[in-house]
Amino acid sequence: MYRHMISLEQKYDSLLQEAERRSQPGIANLRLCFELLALTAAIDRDCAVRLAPYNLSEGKFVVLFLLHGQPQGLSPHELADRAGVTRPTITGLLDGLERGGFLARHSGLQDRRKVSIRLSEKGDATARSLFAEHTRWIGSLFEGFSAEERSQFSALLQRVWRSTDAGKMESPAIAGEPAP
Amino acid sequence: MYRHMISLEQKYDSLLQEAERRSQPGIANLRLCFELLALTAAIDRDCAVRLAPYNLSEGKFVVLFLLHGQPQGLSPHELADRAGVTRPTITGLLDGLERGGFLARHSGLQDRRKVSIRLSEKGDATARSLFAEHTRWIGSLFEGFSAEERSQFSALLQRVWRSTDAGKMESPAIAGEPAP
DNA sequence: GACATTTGATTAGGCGCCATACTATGTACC
DNA sequence: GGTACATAGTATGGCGCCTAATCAAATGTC
Repeated sequence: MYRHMISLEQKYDSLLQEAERRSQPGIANLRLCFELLALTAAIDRDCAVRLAPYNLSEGKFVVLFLLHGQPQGLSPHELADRAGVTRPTITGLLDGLERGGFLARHSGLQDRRKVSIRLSEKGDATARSLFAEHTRWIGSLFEGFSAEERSQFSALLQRVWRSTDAGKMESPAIAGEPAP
Repeated sequence: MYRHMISLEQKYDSLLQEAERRSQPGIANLRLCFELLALTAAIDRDCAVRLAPYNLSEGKFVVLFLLHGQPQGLSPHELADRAGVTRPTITGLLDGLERGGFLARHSGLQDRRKVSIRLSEKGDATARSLFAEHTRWIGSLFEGFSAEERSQFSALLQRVWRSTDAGKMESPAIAGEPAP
């Protein structure tokens, strides 16, 4: 059919086959959803491939970038908030980054509970070059998209988003009315 | 601006802010990519929420569904192939599913290396009801999409796909020519 | 000053995924 | 029939994420 078709993950192929066998309604929607998931999975894989040479994961990259340009450092708590992960997760990421020599933990001065995380020379250099490289790569995924196509794509994404749980929570002004 | 906007993960917000501060080119592409990732993350979360009451993850659900309608069972190897994960991963999923009483391992008859995985009563019942429920939910994400919108969306996804590493490998007929 | 409460960071334990390395069984070849 | 190889399954250990529990330091209250 199509010349270039998104190749679905094996599991989604199996799922689709079964749905077809049962002649389930809404197969077209199912396939579309799987294409969406497959695309994101491919992007995630590419991302991991690009960071692997530096011994970084996506989570570690985010931490590195958050610390960049913060010579006085950030606390694990702040990092967790800005990265959108839990504090224990940050602890793990910091362990790995410290092992790799990207940063160091410095004990706090005023509040002795606090730890100040600061990039090493290596960490700073890596963050600087990698940020530009990485955002350039991400941008390149949408190379050739016109402004109109972008807003078309964005509008479609938003329509799906509104069907998700998170999307439904976004408009409580109407839904929050007292039930009759 | 928009009434309903996809709320990005915290980390992507930070990344975007920094890119804006640097007035990096291609910010629009960057934002679009993050919207795509945020949507998929939201779908994954919803999926996990819907499976959690059954003590199932997405991986386990796939295994359950693959075994459904296979009264003679499947081997871990076959399951790994069809689920698109490695054999060690299947071992872990089977451990969990066996603990949960969804299936049992039966030692092979002819080939004593092989193990036959068969669903229990509970596993079969769960698979049956959950498959329909789950695919119905996925389909509902795209409720209200016309056939035209679907193909429009699919076309956009495919365009991005072609920029990924996986997408570039798909057309080796041209790229595979001997280098001069 | 002694108490409970809050806050900061970590540890412990679990899940899902992976890669590597192993054991046991089957198969092919000389 | 014995050696080499392939195959099946798994144990081990790693990573990234989570929740719940723990410990230390700061803070509020009496």
